[in-house]
Amino acid sequence: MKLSQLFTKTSKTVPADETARNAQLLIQAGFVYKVMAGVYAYTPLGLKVLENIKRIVREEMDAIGGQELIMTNLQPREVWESTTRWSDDVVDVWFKTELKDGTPLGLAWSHEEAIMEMMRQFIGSYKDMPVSVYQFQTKLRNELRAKSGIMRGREFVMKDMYSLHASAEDLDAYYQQVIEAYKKVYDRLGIGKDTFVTFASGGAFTKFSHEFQTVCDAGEDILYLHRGKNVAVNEEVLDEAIKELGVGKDELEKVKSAEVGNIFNFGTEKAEQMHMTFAGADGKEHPIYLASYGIGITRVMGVIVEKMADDKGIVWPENVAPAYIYLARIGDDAAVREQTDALYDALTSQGCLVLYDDRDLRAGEKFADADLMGIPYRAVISPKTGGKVELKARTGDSTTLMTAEELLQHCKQQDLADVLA
RNA sequence: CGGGGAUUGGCGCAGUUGGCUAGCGCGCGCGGUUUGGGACCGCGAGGUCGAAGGUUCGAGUCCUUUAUCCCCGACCA
Repeated sequence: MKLSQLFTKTSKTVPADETARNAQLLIQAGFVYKVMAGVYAYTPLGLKVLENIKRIVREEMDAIGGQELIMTNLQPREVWESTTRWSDDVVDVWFKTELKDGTPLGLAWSHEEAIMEMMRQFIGSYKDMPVSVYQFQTKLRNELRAKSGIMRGREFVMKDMYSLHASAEDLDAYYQQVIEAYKKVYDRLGIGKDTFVTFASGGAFTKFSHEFQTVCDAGEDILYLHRGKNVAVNEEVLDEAIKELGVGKDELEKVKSAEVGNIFNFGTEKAEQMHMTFAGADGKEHPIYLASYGIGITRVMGVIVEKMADDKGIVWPENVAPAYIYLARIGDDAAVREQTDALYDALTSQGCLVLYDDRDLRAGEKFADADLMGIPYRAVISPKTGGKVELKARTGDSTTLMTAEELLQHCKQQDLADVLA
């Protein structure tokens, strides 16, 4: 992508109406556009990041047999009434609307009921299970107060997966598989070391559900950690959990955290409310077991910004960065221009994601933008690089000169980190 | 939903006790000099001061209502 053609611009000034670091940086760098409180559009650079996060999640969900689909935002009332969740007293984040003829509709804040209703048509026997489906969906939640930039919005992207099983044992086994898959996801997103599976409140449905919490000062939750035992407990259920786990409160470290994933075991609750059964091997009717598994895609993006950013701007992990290399042409020298254009074409044609700063700006502005946008590596060609390419990591100070051929080779191998180490 | 703060060119801000054609920085356009960490000079475009009422000879400034944004709290399946 050429920056001369990108419609978004970076800004030197911090937006006054945001105090959340993630929103300030993402807006300044041109990754998101704020439409209203808690509602953000994702501009080309931001969309690339979202797609990268989704790609990682998708790969891990596919690896455990998840089947991707996409449900709808418009949902009928009846299905939610069957589980009592249509009521605003039960669910206080509903956006509701209606058809022209007055038929009430809900705008999806979740999809458990919708998935179950769909599955009613496809599951008749124990032989039809287990089945696991997931989607990347825009969720609409009428939060009383949006806050923390893209970390708690009224419209946001979530990966939600649902698994249906013929037995509690089968569900439990899959539930564990999902936990492992989630760990891989957070590792690949670069926040694995600070992300913990926690015990948390599951509302009226389960005694304990599990949350994935990432240590983050901008988060809304308080976590009690035992790093040695790799145990984390949400403050909400601290007293109960301590009893269950047999650890003392004084052994635990108190940290702020952000919920980046949440999994629930509904058991047969939904099926019983919705009268959904299957024929078992015994020839009798049994209720379906359901679990749901969420990852806040846009929230994860915000958490990454919050955790990695430094005083110069965003720092993206390689896996989610909108580009691998920020290629900057310095000066207007014809030879330099030709050489940089050629390198851009070569990198692009071998599949390397490059942000090419081909604008007629001074060096300082380009360097500042490269830092602000958080691209992992910066390659510079100028009259001073003597026909070579100068390479620098976003988080490092030292630079290295190499030939264009060498750079192409390293980009192919994605091992620039080793080169600069 | 309770409490607090804010709203003035695209962005960030200033604007005295009401008083002249509403300023500044950045950005933007044109010309020139520059060219490795956000250059400089000159010229220029761009604002019904969130909105609606009201007080006044006169309102960015005072009063009323209202909208939006941010923060704290409550909430967060």
